[in-house]
Amino acid sequence: MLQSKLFTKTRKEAPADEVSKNAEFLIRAGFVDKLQAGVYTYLPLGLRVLKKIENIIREEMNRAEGVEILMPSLHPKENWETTGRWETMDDLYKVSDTSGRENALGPTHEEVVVPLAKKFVSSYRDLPVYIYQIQNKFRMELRAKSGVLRGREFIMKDLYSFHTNEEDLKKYYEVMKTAYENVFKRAGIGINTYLTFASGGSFSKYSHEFQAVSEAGEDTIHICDKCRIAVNEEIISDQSTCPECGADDLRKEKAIEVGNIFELKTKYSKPFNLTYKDEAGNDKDVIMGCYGIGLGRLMGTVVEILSDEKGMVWPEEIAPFKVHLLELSSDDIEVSKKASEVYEMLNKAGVETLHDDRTDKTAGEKFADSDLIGIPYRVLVSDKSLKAGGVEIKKRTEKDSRIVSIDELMTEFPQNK
RNA sequence: CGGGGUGUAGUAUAGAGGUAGUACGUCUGCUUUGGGAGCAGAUAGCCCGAGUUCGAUUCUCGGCACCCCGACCA
Repeated sequence: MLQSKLFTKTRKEAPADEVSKNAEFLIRAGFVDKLQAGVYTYLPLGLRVLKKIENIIREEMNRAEGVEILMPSLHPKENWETTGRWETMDDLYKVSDTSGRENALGPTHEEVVVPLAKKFVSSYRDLPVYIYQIQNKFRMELRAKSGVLRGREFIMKDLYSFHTNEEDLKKYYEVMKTAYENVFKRAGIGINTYLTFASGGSFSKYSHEFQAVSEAGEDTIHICDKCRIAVNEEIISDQSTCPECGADDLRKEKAIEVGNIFELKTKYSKPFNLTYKDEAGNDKDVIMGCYGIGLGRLMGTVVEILSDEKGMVWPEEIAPFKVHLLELSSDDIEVSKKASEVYEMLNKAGVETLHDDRTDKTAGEKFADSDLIGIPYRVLVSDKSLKAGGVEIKKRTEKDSRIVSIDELMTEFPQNK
């Protein structure tokens, strides 16, 4: 993509009232735009990151035999009354139309997916099933905060599993744990993320969260470094040692909840009377689990954890582009010609490239933008580089660049797909 | 939802009860081109409502928005 065609611009200064690092960098670099507190537009660069995160999650869910669907955001009030949450859930958005009919804007989808499953599941032969979607959620957060980390409208992957018994649920629970570990590893925060024992809320004693260590986090976790497992402070009075090895010298850190997995059991199958017939022909309650990952939050978490003082540092798998190709303007039109050639070459080879072809920007501004945007490889074409025999290449994580000939440039990007 | 803070141009800010200023951006022209470059000119603004006052963007009250702390968070 040509940077001159990008309709967004970078900004030198962050909005005065944003203190969180993810908001500052994502807004300055033109990845997102804030419409109102907790509600964001994804701009071209940010959308590319979001889509890559989405695809990673989709691949891992499919690998775990999930089947993708897309459910509506507009939910009939009756479904929420069936579970009792129309009255009890205080962050539920309620909308009514001119006929007076009331709807909920979905903050989660048990109220839709369970009645849906009821239409197709009737026998033990139909189970287990794993249904997921990647879709917008609405939650009336009384205090949206920390940039994209806690929004009122956000995109979430939510998967619901349906089983004949608890053993089967537990088995799938383990499959999901692995899938989640893969997601966070591929998103570049694997080493920062811990499986964490947490409160199960109102209907199960414990749940599991995936917590990424960061000062920007809202939670405090106690980590066992030996087992790479943590305990959320909210249950530390019940569980003050490592659930795995019993160690009691746990390390305390702030962390961001990037994913969670819950055993719902019969919490939602009961109110909707979702049952199946077992081998003997008896009706039994379907056992459920649910598993969520917030996509925007994951993106914001990567920014929080991997940025430096100059800007963002994207891991290759979710970077908006692999290469940021800069050309430094010069009287010598050869530079511009060579830069276009390199751009064509990278495109042909399938290397995603953002070409900073802007002619009205100074070198300093281009470098600063490049650092801010945080694309993994910076390739520079200039008078100097051409005289030295080619182009300069530098990783975002490295300080010094080196010259490679244009012919050898392609060997710098081993195809990873 | 409780507490605190802040609302002045696209962005960041200064300011006074009486003509609103600076920087960046943007636009025009020229110069420049390896870390947000220079000169000249132009563009654009006091969150909303009520009150006090001859006069309010400034003071008072109310509202709204945003940020922070807390509570809440399937």
